[in-house]
Amino acid sequence: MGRVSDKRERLIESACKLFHEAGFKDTSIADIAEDSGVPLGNVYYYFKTKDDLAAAVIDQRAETIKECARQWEENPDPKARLLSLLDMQESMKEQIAQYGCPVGSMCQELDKDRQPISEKADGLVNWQLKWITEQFRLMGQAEADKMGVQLMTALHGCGVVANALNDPKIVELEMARLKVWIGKL
Amino acid sequence: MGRVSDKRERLIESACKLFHEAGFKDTSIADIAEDSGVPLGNVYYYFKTKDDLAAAVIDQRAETIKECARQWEENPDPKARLLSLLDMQESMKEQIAQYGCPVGSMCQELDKDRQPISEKADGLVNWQLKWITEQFRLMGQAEADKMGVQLMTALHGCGVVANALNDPKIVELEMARLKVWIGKL
DNA sequence: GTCTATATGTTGATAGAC
DNA sequence: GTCTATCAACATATAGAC
Repeated sequence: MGRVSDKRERLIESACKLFHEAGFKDTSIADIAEDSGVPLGNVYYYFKTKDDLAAAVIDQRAETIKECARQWEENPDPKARLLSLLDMQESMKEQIAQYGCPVGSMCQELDKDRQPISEKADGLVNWQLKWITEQFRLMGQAEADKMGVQLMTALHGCGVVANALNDPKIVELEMARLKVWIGKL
Repeated sequence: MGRVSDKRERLIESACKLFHEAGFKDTSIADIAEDSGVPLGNVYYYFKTKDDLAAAVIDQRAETIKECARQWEENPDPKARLLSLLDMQESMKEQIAQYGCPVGSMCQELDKDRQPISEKADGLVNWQLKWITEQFRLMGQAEADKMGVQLMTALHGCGVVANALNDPKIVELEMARLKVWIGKL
């Protein structure tokens, strides 16, 4: 049974979790090594630099988001797809209140530098905005662009405010409001 | 003329700028010392730790925000006060697109730890939410609480999205929409 | 109050045995 | 491929002369 080592995956998984919970700069390679059970020196066999590991985390997050979108797209009704997105956000309210939105907080933190890695993170937001806008367009909304921005800012605003106030109710409240809004369209 | 040294103020000013532009963790005491023209070792005469300096920055930011609120409150019409807030946000759109919202991005970054300093930053968001909600209440809105959350999430969502996309138009678009909304109330 | 020199600790990354 | 030992750089913070 030539079973392949899963160390690379474990490293990404640990980094994904720790970057979200503690932030990129406050998570050391040693922290990730310990959490994943991979010895420190061995990390560099899989990832040449810490930024490379971060890039892999962002890629994995992109894959997760796109997989969600694929599932929602099994429903032909674009309105229902958006409601699914809001449902998911609501289900993550505790996590968001405690650590912030995984995508938004990472973008904010990495965007402070001007590295290629921050552009990669920003690409996630760009992709998300385009997907949302496309759903509004499919709903026949003439102002789909504006509505896309409106929904995106509401989603990411929730992350910041709920996290600052440490209150999942903020997410709950906003998702309920947005569902009513989308439902009426 | 026993003119008092302004080094303390210069340190806070530099830290305020650099924390916003580069983030708290990527700004070293040496960076702040250089930018303010104060020698490295002398910084510690004014601030015992880096966190103490950050606390002073947050205090100064709180003072700025409260001073704005005081000015807006010279207008007895709460609706006009909210429109003034939206005007200010719009006027900062370039800065927000480049470095993010000064308050929001700082809260996100500091909230990853659980230090007293993060609570101080979060207090800013809390104060802002209460002020906004109070204006809705004064306007006679029965759902003032919900509206306050709605406006706050929109404002802070703008910061994240405009920064990620590096596009001041996001702020412009959202502020225009919010002005129409508030105007109709 | 001011400033130079430096202690002390942590981090990202590498060397090299196995 | 794996892992220990360690380097080199940089950060916060302090000591102590002036």
